[in-house]
Amino acid sequence: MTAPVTMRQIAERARVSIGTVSHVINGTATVRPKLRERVLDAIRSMGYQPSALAQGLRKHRTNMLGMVIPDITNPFFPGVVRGVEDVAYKRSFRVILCNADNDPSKEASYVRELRSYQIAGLLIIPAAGADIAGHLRAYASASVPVVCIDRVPDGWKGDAVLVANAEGAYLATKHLIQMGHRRLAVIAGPLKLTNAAERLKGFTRALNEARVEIEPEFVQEACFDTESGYQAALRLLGMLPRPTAIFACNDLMAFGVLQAARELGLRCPEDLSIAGFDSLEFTQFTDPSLTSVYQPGYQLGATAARLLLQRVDGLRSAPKKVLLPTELKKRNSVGPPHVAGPESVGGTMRKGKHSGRRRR
Amino acid sequence: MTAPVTMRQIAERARVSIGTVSHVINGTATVRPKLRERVLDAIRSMGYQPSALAQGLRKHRTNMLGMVIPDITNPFFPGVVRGVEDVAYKRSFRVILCNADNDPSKEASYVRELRSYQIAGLLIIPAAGADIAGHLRAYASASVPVVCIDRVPDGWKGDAVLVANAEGAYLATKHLIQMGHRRLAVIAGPLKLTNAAERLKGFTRALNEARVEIEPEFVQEACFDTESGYQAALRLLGMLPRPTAIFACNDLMAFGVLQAARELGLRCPEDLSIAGFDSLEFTQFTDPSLTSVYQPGYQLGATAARLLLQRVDGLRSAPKKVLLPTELKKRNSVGPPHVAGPESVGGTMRKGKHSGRRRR
DNA sequence: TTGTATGCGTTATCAG
DNA sequence: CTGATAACGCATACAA
Repeated sequence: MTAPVTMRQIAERARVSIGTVSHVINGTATVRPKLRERVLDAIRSMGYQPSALAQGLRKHRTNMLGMVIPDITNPFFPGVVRGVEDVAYKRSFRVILCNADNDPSKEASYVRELRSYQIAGLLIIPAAGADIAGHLRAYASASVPVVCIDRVPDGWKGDAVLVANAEGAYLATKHLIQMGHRRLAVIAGPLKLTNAAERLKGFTRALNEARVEIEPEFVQEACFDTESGYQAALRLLGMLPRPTAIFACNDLMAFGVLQAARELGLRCPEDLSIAGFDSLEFTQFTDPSLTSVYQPGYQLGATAARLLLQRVDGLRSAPKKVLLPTELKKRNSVGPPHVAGPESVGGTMRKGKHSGRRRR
Repeated sequence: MTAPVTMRQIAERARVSIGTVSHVINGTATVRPKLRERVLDAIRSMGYQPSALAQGLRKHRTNMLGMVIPDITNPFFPGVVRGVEDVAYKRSFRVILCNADNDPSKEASYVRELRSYQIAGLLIIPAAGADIAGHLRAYASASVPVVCIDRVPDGWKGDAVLVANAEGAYLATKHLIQMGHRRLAVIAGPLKLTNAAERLKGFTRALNEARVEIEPEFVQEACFDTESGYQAALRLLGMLPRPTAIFACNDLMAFGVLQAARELGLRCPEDLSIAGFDSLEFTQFTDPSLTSVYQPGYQLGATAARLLLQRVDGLRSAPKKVLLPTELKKRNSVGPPHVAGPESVGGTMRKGKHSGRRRR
């Protein structure tokens, strides 16, 4: 039943006016040392803590940052969130975390509602197929900055911090090709997502450059989760001839591929090479450890938060699009394709394609 | 530069008083249908959204929940957070997430500061060695409910939602013993943490019941992370005779054990059986898949949030201590010990600890 | 340098 | 049933 201490009580205790208290707290005017001390003492002894609510109401802005993400349960996101939080914390900003659950309407409702908290800025990892750009622009017109992370909604022209998705996918695919693979499949993420689309582009580019044909049915779209990756792998591995390598556009889906391969009795990498994207910590513990494109999740979050806070501080430059590097981590899930003497297990030989041509 | 729409503007547009607007919004009085409609129309057409800040200031309580956790990057926590968020969302509560980073002072500062947001309730997974109970009681005396999750700080007598830690550890250890192991080691978490202490108790109890002697140096304390688990495993596996089974008190540490074993050329489970705790999703993808005690992270969070909201709603009963069940998930990292001596394969409770020593 | 007063957007009390 | 009006806790322009 203890009500919080208010500024008025501090003022009484220190026998000064409430305005003076405010001044010593905010350094908004020089206060005579004597009084200043009295105020400080009162604050300490009464354990005063300014009401963030009242401050926000008065200043039309709080020190809260909104962050909406698809799902904290996806192991790529915690690192991003942590990066955001650490940077925010140092600057005394707090973050309200919202899981939009890949549901555009939930996302929209969060975004809309966060405005009522007068957040200082918004960080968002947009969901697939969300028509959220409009809502986001509403922030801009209220001059509260927004930074998109990892992907960008349709029509978004504002700040964004992304990773080199196409580049990473290109590198991974090229690696597969260099190992000798010619029947490459890809399990893409939801192509509505810019990052998923970029990764697919990287994959395609690598194949084109190497003059490797792309079988349309070897391009599967899934949902960036283990289950859908598993299903896609099942489809892929049921084809004849089946692919000798699969590039899964994130690690979760790669795990699904691993599982599918295992169930089908396929050895990795002897019968099937697998490459993933994200390079989560766990990739080193899988059987076999997973070759994957690393993307700096923590840095992604930290960088976005820094940019956002610059905007909060008043930076008015043109929209920035920051691109963080990715890096291929070679582990043990990729090897040369099994040269199955006459024929591979259950596989038919494909039509003529010059094999064994190594490039670069 | 667009300022948010306020209630006053709605009132003007609908040509009613501001009080009336409030009434139709909150249903706090019956309003004549005619006016009611006008107000509703105005709200819709102007996109009005009440200021959470002003509401909170006025009502001395917001619809925000504070949640402080050690580190969202620890893969056990995202599920818990998600459980909290989902329950909160359905009741229109939002959560402010704080990573205390296992730093008691950061934790204390978060807990203290969260009060200035007039949160409706606080959920906390306390850090090790934190003397936080006092701060928590401050909430109680301001009658804002607090629920501890997963562990409980020293001297905490309030609500808590935990899992059957001792039970789970007991089951896992018993399983190890039944497989024939007699030289069992344990890597405990920070024993300041109640859950870590409970798990160690479960381990001990299983050994005592089976009359298996506990080698003091086979009990190592680590930090619930992969690296410290790895280090502890290195110490353990350097002993002669070395343990034939290690119970790691969480999966992260178990991964460290796996890594250590691998580096030492020890096969799992032939040379070393490993059991973990948490049963994270990834445990099925490790090599070998990891036997582990499952604890329902999502349910932990959801249950805690439900209890908290009951308190928010005014439930005044005595403090509750909810215990969620754990369950041993047997996978492939546990097997019988390698037969080296006459007695070690026996299976039932025998005291056969001095068997022949092997070296790697 | 310090105090007073006003208003931020709501809710709630109280007349009418 | 509806409309004034007084807080809520603080920042700030202005007066003293």
